[in-house]
Amino acid sequence: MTDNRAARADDRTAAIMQATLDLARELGYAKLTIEAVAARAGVGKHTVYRRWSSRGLLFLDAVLSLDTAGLRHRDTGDIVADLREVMTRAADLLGRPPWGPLYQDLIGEAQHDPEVAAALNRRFIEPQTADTLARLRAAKDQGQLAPDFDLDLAFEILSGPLYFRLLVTQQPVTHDHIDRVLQAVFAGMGPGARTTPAS
Amino acid sequence: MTDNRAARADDRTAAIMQATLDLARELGYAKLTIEAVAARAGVGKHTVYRRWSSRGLLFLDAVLSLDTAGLRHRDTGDIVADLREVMTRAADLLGRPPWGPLYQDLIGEAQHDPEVAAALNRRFIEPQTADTLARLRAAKDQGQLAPDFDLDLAFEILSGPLYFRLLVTQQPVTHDHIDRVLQAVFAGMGPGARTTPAS
DNA sequence: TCGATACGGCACGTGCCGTGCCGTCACAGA
DNA sequence: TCTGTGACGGCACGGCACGTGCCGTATCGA
Repeated sequence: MTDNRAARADDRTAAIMQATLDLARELGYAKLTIEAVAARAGVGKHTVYRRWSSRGLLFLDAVLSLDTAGLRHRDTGDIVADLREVMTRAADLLGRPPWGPLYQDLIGEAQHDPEVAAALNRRFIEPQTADTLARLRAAKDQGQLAPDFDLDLAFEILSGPLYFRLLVTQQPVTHDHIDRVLQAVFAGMGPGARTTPAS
Repeated sequence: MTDNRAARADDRTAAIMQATLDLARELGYAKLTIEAVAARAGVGKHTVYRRWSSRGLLFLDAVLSLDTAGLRHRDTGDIVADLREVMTRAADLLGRPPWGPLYQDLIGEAQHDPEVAAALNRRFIEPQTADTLARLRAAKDQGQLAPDFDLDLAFEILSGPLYFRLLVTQQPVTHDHIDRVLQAVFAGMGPGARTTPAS
């Protein structure tokens, strides 16, 4: 065992992130202190500061280490069904612990810490956006969407209401709500709106 | 002058809120301390704590005391034009100091302070929502919208993308962006979409 | 005249910050 | 085998802001 060194370091890193998650769940991010994290992880404060330069970045790493399985789009050939699958999964994640409150706190922190905002975008928002846009683009290539269908705008209209509920009104995001958003985007909101998406 | 008492109290309240705004602009909400606010306002800390039970609620009061003129909808008979007017005004407010960064910080604080979240909703979000819905309802009554047009959903689709850009991707909200959202909601996103909204 | 109330100023104990210093221990190189 | 190096846990420190006491003062109503 030549490299117990690196393994031990990784163990400590994992222990610190786990302690961060545990304490954030128990106390909320607002009352999370690095002293408490270090104590809970059985670690000196230096060991935390050596790895993360701020509480926000530690929290970011901890939250993003959680499982986000199922947030990548499949391509079954049905764009609406594939979007619905990921959106409902996202809503379920965000609506319940542990993800919900933690992610909410994380975005809250991003509002007054530019480093956290930048890292959150680069590591989570942008990849998720890219995945969604790729799926939309494939649908357009397959002729499921009009040639002038604005993919970026569609993504914002699909995501916006979810985040609006999560961050602003703090209402729950239901599956029915998602269906209505999907229908609005893909079938329109007017009188002639089809009740089932175009196939 | 029987009531110099109340007048002086109001003066202090105003001075504290002004100091809060000044310091928030200079340092950002994250570095805002009640000690500094009291000192800047020329006031004892008790005088602050007597009026506000937390830093978040003080900040809320201070931010909401700013001028929000022009965020109420007119009724010119053209629903899209009236919405566009308010949305562009909102985008201009949120995109620039002083409103933009302060409002962003305020929503950030609301993510980990339920009292701030509740008060923000009650005092700003809900009235603004009600005003928008009233304008939409009038349009429906005037026959400008289909009878089954979902007003609540429309409101979320109009607001969501703006907040998504403000809070998540932190991209600027341009007038062109607003026009595209409006067109998507009122003319649809498909191939038959009219390039000008229904009249 | 006399309480009552709000005030500014000051000081206090508390908690967390970020950073030193120390002794220990596992490892790498000579 | 010996020795240097680096990360570590533990501890203590100064600094800062917290929220709350206490004091003397000024302004008001009874």
